[in-house]
Amino acid sequence: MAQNQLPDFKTNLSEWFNEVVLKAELADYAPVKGCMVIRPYGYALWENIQKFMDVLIKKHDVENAYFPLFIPMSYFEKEKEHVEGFAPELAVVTVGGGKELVDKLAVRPTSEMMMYEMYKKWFGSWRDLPVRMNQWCNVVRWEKRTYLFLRTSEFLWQEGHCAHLTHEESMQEVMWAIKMYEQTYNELMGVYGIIGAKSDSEKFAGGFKSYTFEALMPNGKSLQACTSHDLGQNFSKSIDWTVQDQIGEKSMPWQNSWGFSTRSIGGLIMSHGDEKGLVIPPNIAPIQIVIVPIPGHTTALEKSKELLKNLESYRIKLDDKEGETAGVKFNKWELKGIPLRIEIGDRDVASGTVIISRRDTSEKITVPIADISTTVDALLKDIQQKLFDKHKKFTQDHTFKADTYDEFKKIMETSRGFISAHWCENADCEAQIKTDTKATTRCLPLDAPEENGKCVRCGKPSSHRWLFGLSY
RNA sequence: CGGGGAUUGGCGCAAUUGGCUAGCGUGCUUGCUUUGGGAGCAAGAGGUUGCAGGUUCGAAUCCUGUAUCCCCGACCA
Repeated sequence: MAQNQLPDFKTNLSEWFNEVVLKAELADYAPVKGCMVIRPYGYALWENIQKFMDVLIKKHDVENAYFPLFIPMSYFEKEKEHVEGFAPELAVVTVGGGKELVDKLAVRPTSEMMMYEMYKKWFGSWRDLPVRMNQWCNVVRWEKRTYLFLRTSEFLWQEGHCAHLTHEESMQEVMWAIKMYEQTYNELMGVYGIIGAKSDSEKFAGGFKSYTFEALMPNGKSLQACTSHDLGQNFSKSIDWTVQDQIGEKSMPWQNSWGFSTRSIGGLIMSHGDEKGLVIPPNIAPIQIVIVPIPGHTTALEKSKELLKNLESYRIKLDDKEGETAGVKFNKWELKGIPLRIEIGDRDVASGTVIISRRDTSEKITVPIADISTTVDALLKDIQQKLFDKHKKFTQDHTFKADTYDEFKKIMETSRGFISAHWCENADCEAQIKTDTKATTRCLPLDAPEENGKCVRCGKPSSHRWLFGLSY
């Protein structure tokens, strides 16, 4: 009898997603609306992301620091667009220590204001630039509608905040950050996506220009998977932060900020999952290999312990829990998406082999114990590559060119996906397209070639194809 | 925030017009038998029915409020 049955992955992705997150013990609902508890297995994914990215961040000479959770409301009010953008989703502390606070405190939805006020205090010379800091922290955004991982009231992220003497330097960093994110998605998480610029209506509140990594999910919706913002001099102007430059003139620093959150785990889950549950790419998998000795087979258990030791360079677990049959264990680890499972029974020990089952294809192969290390190594690499290739192919197969509004609408009504179409870059036109089709501009891909065309809606001239899609 | 649905042992569900000690499956514990894809038998533990009020001789059931979750919208760097 099958238990742990999941809703259908293909036709009912959102229910599948909720169930798999709960059953695979990644997270659970907390008693506060929109908040979740990230359980150890889910947190281990986040830790692996941190380990991978923190190295890249530090290599770029960015230092980690920590700034307060509470931000004086007065700080927010200094940048008009910024406060307007975030006000609807702010949580505000009005009472502290039993007393009504005179100065209300916002629970940070992002730390630009807090950090830049400190930068202003600390850095007044061109010699202090560039400033490069990052913090790993939690932020709170009081969203009306929430989903596990994808949009929670509180979430974990890293936010990098840098400042430079020139716009050019700052821009190089904006691009560095978004490419560093792409590398993390591609190499660690096996997720493919498109880097591009956000339209003005979709950019960061108070920023100058935003860049995004958009990943296509199996239901044809697009996930804004992380962002990197060129803040221009907007914030340094708002807080009146200047440094003296080489000739003694006052100069406003050019700033950028970039963030990558636990939302990425939601994207990871959907990108690779299947009807049996999670499929976790080896590079990010908290457990890469699970050894399941057939219960009751005593020599197999001994051999398993030996294998565990021989393969200790991998993230590996021996499932010698008593009272579960082999089938129960197989299904449990499949739900959790462990890339490789080594099955070993007394018969295998006698023949000097084991059975290795790969999660992505369900393929089982018999491997001589002597070859196990090299085989496992090759399989893990192969799984990592195949998962990425598969997601890339899916994305490409679901990217469509639309040259007429009818074509555009038809795609949105049927397969959805990324729609590559000309747009005049007029915000009214963009809004009308959203009203008519639900599709929003996702980005102008960085590598979008110059191409003369006509806006898919209004027919006015356009020089690039933008990527449209249904936003997650 | 608007519309719809839900909330009963860990999980999934039941309980006639308001009426007996709130049941069943699964999971959990113990014992024995099993063990190569979700085992069998037996004995147990586990509930003031989301929370707060109200109506009633009597409330899981009716009323009011509230919290959380799901779906659809609006909103959402």
